[in-house]
Amino acid sequence: MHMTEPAQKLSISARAAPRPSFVDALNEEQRAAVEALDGPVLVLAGAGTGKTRVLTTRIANILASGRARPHQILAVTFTNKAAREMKNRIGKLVGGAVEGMPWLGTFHSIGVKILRRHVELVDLKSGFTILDTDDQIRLLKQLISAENIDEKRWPARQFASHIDGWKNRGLVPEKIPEGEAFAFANGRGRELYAAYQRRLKELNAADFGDLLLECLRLFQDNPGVLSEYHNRFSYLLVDEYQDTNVAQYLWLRLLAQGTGNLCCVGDDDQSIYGWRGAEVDNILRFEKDFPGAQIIRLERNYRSTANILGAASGLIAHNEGRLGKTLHTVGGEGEKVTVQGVWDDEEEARLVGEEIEQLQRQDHALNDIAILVRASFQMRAFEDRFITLGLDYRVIGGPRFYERLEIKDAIAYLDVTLNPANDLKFERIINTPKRGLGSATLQIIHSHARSRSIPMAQAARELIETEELRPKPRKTLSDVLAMFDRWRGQIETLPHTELAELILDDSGYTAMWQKDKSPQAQSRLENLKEMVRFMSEFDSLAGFLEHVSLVMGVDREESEDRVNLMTLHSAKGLEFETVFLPGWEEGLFPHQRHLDEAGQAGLEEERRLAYVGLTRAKTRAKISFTQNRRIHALWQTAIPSRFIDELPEAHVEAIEGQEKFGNYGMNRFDQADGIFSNAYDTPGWKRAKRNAQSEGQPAARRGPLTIDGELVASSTASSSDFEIGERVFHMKFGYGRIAQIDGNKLIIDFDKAGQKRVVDSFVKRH
DNA sequence: TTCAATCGTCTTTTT
DNA sequence: GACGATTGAA
Repeated sequence: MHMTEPAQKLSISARAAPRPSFVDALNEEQRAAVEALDGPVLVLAGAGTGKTRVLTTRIANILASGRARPHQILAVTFTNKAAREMKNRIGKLVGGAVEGMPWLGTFHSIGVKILRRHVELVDLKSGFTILDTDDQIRLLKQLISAENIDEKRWPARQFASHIDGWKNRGLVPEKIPEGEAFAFANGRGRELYAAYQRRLKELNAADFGDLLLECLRLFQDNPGVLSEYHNRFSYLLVDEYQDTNVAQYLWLRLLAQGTGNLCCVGDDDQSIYGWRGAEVDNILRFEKDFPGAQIIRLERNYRSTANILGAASGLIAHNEGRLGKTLHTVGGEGEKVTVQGVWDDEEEARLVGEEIEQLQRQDHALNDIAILVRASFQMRAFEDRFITLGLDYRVIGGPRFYERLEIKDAIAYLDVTLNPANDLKFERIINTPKRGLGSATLQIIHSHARSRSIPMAQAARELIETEELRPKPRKTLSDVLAMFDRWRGQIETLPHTELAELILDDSGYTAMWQKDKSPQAQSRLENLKEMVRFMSEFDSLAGFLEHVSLVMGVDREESEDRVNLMTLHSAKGLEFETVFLPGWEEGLFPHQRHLDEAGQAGLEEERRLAYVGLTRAKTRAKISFTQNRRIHALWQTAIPSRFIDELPEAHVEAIEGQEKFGNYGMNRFDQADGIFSNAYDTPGWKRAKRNAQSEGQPAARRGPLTIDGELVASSTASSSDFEIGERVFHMKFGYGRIAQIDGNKLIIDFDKAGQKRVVDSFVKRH
C-alpha cells in the first residue's frame, strides 16, 4: 500500500500560532498528529510510541483551541480500562473538565447510549436489558430444542458464536450468505437466527452484538437520526483501530460522513482480535475509504531497550501481511532477551518465582513485573507457586467478577425485582436457593407463558390462581412472587444498597452460602458484600445494573505492590519493567487451535501476540518454554515454539538449563513415546520419576524439597504461631489440618486439595 | 424433587 | 482433571 510520508510540514501560520504548553512535550510526528485537526487522519503508532499520549493531547488540543466543546467529541475505545485511562489523562491535561465528555467510552457503551435515545425506532422499549453470554446461551438452547433440533449435534454455544460472527460483520438474518446459513442445523441457521432476534424483541432485550448492529441499522434506516449525530459530533477519535470489526467500521464510516474529522490510531502489528471479528483490513483500507487522508507514522519508541525492541521487530518481520514500519529506540542497549527451557510447568513457575525474589532483593517493585501467558490455565502453576512462596500477586482480567456464580445470581434477583419480565433471569433464580420448584413446575410455567405469550413471572402469577400446580409448589411460588412484590414496593423508599441486602437475606440466598461448607462459600459471601459495597457508587439500582451489563469486571484500586499475572490479550496497552513470557511451545503458543481454524492468518496473529508480549517490557524480557506439558491430564513432550528460533540472535541470550538441560531441542525427537520414557539422567527426570511413582500419595507430589528448602531459608526466618494439628481455612484450598510447620510455612493436609505448602498469613484459624 | 454418581466434553483469547 | 449434563435411586 502506498502512503504519504512523512507528515506534512505545518504551515508558517500554524507554526507561529501560540500553542498550549502540552504540545511542546511531543516529538515532531506526535505533534503533527495532534495538530492535524481537519479531515481524516490515520496515525500508525507502533508499540510504545506514545499512542495514548497523542490521542489525549489531541483531544486536549481540540478543547483548548475552542474548536469544540467536550460533548461534541466522540472518542471510542475498546475496553473500559482504556476509556478510563483516557479520561484521567485528559483530565490532567485540561484540568478536570472531562466530566463533560459524555461521548468518551467503549463502542458498546456508546452504542447503548444511542440506542436508549431512540428505542422506539429499533423495535425495543425503554429500559431494555442487555443479555450476557449466559443468558444468550440459555435462550438459544430453548430455541434449539423448541425447533426439535438435536442440541448435542448442534450446540447452542456454537450457534452463539455464529450469531456473534454475523453481527460482527453487520449482517441481519436476511443478509447472511447462503452457504453460512446452511452451515448450522442443516440449513436452518437463518431461520434460527431470525427466531432468536424475534425472541430478543419479545424479551425487550439486546445482546452484545446488537448494541452495535442495531445502532448501525438505526443510522442506515433513519437518515434524520444520523444527521442529528452528524451535527452533534465535530470530532471523532478511535483508539486501537486495528481491532475494529466490520460493524464498527460501517458505523464509524456513517458517522464520519458528517464533518469528516475522523482520527484513527492503531498498529496493524498489534491486531490480536481477529477471532472476534476484527478486520486488519480496516486499517489497510483507510486511505481508500477516506480520500485525502493524512497518514502519520509514529516510529520512535520510548518504552523498550534496543535489545527488546530488536527482538520484537525481528520476530514480527516474519509476518507477511503488514504495513511495515521500523521502530527506533530512544533508550539504550539494555539486557538481552533471555530464553530458557525447563522441565515442566511447575519448574517454570519455580524459576520465575526465584527470579522475582531476586529482583525483589534488588528493590524491584513487584508492580513493575508481569507474567504474560497465552492461555489462562497456565496461570495456575504460577499461582500455586506464589502462594507457596508468599509472593503477592494479582490476576488481571482473570475470572471476572460479574461472571462469578454468586454475583450472577444476586444480579438476577436484583434484575427481576426491577424488571419482572426478564424471563432468563427469572428462570435462573426461581429455584435458587432450592425451594422445591424443579423442572416440572418450571415446565408448566414455561408452556403457559409461551402459549399466552406473556412473561414467565406473569404466567406464574396466573398459575397460582388455578389448580394446575400441585399444592406445595403452588404455595412456594406464590410466596416467592409475594417476596418480589414486597421488594419492588421498596425500590422507591429504600436506598438501593439496603434493598440489595434485604433481597439477598430475605430470599435465603445468603443463608444458602452460609450453610455451605465448601471452600469457596466464604469467598462467595465476601464477593456478595463487595458487590453491595460497589453498588453504593451508583445512584440507583438501574444505573448499577446497566453498568454491570457493560463492564465485565470491577477494577479495584489496588495500591499494594504485587506481581501482575495476566493473559497476553489483556496485557495490550500496558507496560512493565520486567516481563516474563512463559509457555513458548508449539501447540500452546502458537496455539494449535488458532492454527487449525485460521491457518496462516492464525499463525500471523499468534506472532503479533508474541510481538505484543515482548513490547510490553521496558528493560527485561524473559522467555521460557517447557519440555513437558500436561494436556488433557496426560503428559506430552513439548517442542519449543517456532517463534523462539525466529528471534534475531543478536538480541537474545539462550540460558543453559541450570539442571543440565543443555541440549534441549536437540534430543526431542529421540525421546521415545510414553510418559517420561526418556532415560536421561537429569535431576528433572529423576524428580519426575519420583513424582510419577508416588502417584496417589499426595505427600511426595510437590517437586524437590531441597529446592523448596533453600527458598524457605532465603525468603523468611520468622516462625509461625500455628500449631500442628490445628484446623485452618485457606482462601483457595479450603479447610485442612496442619501437618507440619517450617518457619512461617505450613504444610497442610487439605480436605479437598491434598497436601500443600502454604505461608501462614494465607490461612485463618477455623 | 433432590442428590449422588457417572459420563462426556473440553480448555484461547473478550466487549 | 474439571465441569456440565444426564441418569438413576431415595
